[in-house]
Amino acid sequence: MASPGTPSPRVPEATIARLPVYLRALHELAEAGSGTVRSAALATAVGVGSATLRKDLSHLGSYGTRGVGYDVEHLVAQVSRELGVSQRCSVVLVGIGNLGRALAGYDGFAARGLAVAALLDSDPTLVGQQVGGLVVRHVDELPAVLSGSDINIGVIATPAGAAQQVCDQLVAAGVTSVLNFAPVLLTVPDHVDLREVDLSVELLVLSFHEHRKASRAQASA
Amino acid sequence: MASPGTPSPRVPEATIARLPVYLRALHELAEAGSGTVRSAALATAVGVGSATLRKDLSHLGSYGTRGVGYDVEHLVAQVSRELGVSQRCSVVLVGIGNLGRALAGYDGFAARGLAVAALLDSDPTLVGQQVGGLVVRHVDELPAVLSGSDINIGVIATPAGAAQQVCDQLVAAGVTSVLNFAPVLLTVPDHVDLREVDLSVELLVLSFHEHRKASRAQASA
DNA sequence: GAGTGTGAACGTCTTCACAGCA
DNA sequence: TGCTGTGAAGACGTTCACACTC
Repeated sequence: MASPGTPSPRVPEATIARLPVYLRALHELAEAGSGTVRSAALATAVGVGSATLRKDLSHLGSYGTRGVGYDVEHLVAQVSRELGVSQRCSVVLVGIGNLGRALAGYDGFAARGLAVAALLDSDPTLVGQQVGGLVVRHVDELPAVLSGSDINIGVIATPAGAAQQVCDQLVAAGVTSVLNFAPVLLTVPDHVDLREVDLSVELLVLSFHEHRKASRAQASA
Repeated sequence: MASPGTPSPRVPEATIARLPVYLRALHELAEAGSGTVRSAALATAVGVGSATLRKDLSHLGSYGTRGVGYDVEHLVAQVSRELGVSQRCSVVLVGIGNLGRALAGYDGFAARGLAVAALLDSDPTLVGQQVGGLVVRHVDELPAVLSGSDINIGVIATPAGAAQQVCDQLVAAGVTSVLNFAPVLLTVPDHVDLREVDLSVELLVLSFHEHRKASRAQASA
């Protein structure tokens, strides 16, 4: 894995992975005008058990009121702070194909405090075009784009063949976290965090269960 | 009552989630002409420990040769069979926006035996257009598209507001597995498998770690 | 010798049940 | 009374170390 040097995992990794989902639900509750929410209600809204939810939130601190529930607005602020999106958190997105455009226009980012601050591609016919309110710049301008900015997360949505080179360029330009959507395993220096997302994994997992269902149906026939 | 004569070899969920990644690496090895592969080599290629890899594969059966390794082609066949993609596995994709197009054209699907067999959208200006070799049909044609086909997995890439309705239509048309990319929690009947993918989760997890790094740097300064 | 297959140890996550507080 | 916060227990997953096979 990426960093074995994680000395004090104050918040469990499994909890961190659920915080974004909680945040989405909390934003919806806030927009709906809910002042407070009970753990059971929030838990069903995000599809986890209420005990899991309470334990997760307890890792951030005691932000609930016994007998009442959680103050929605306050909880949004606390979870946002924990995730590092209380101030604007900016990312650079490389690879403006269909997936890149989908990510650039993804409502879920802006709504939760994440800003796509720059779009890069190597295709000259794309450079200069406007996508989602931003002008696409050439990937060679990466150092210029990042110098003087507070961007330190890079998102790769290029074809598989270009991903490692783009990743190297991102790291060279000072990015310290990389999110890779290309279906290849990238290598990064130790000081860089890397996460891989394979869009076909979940579909194949479903296929597995589907296959099992079919097998069982046949066995009992 | 389950018949005692059918020993269901339960494969851990964590293992299932890794099989698609193994399959990708194995396909690459097969194309590169490797006849056999050792657990250590395959493990580093996919970013897990060799012990984890061997235990995972052992859940499928004893397909390795001690002192030698695994036969790549044979392993591809076994993992594909376990994932249910040894025969063609077809899915219907609803929502042909940027994300839908990205999924329709995703190399990782076809390469691993998954076929996107139908594209649906509710936008009349999209219906009839050709995307990735398929003609987009109207979402109301769903029952017609699914009747007489072997499709039983539906993929939702619509805006959040339309997702639940589309999901209900998919279920009504006989789909038994749903993969949802829209940022809402869907509800389905018990007999339907549902998996939710939120594209912003991984990015927010990275943001969390970035935030922690920044906090630590400041603390030690 | 080399590398798989696997019980056993270890660590992590989830669930339970209830203490503690408004 | 009602709901949060949390130790304790149990389920699950990973890692280790070595027996076993080619």
